[in-house]
Amino acid sequence: MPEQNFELEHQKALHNLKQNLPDNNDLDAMVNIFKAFGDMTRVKIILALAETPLSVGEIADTLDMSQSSISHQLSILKQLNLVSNARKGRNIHYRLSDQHIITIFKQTQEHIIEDENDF
Amino acid sequence: MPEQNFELEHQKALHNLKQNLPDNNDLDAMVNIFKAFGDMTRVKIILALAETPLSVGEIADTLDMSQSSISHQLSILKQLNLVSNARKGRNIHYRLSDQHIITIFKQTQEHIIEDENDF
DNA sequence: TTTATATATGAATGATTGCTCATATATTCA
DNA sequence: TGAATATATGAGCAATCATTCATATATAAA
Repeated sequence: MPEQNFELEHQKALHNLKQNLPDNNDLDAMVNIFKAFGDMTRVKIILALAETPLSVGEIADTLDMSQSSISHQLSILKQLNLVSNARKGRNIHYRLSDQHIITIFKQTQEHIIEDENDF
Repeated sequence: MPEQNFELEHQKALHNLKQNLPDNNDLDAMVNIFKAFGDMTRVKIILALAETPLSVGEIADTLDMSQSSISHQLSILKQLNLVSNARKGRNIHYRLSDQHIITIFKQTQEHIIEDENDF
């Protein structure tokens, strides 16, 4: 295939890209979930909840962080439907609302490991 | 199984959690990648590069953003080994350095869609 | 070599964010 | 009911961040 055809294909692809720009609204949900995953505290909360449901106090104790801080982060995760909660006695127990989250985490970690092998 | 055994299991799990806290360094790489994915501009750049390699100017033009802004964001993506670049004539072409990225994106989008069906 | 084009980069700025502190709310226990 | 415990929440603050603006660097074209 001559060089020109690559260029032609590229021009077509470029033109298509401009036309089919993904809608902001569609991407927003994804970006917000990645934002939630882009914080060490929230990642640790999620990994802890992957093992077992936990109360706010248990999470704070496990991560050695303040109750307030954990509560704030949990409210962010809850708004994104990443965790759900239910009162049990005087505690409130949080759990992952979707086991898929862990799949994404594991996949990402695998890709990081594969990436490291390139060096 | 009596109620007490659930409680006992939970106590064990909690104890294990505290012992086996994941190392910050191990998680850092993952958190940084999610941070990179947690920005609309960078997500759009990645989705565009998923279609075809592009020069900085082409990306800026496609996303209707300034050359400087795109260049800054590309340098972040490059530092994380998410994209690579190569000069071609007077342009510099960027490409995804790892097709796995798209797998993660697609997976996340699927999970969002599944989530929406719950309502 | 001079000029034009493409990209990179440092400083400045406004916006977002994660934590703390103080306090409100809600449930249990005495 | 009143005290104690668990969680939520608003305000304030320091840190991070995405963009812009001005400018530096590097290649190509004249």
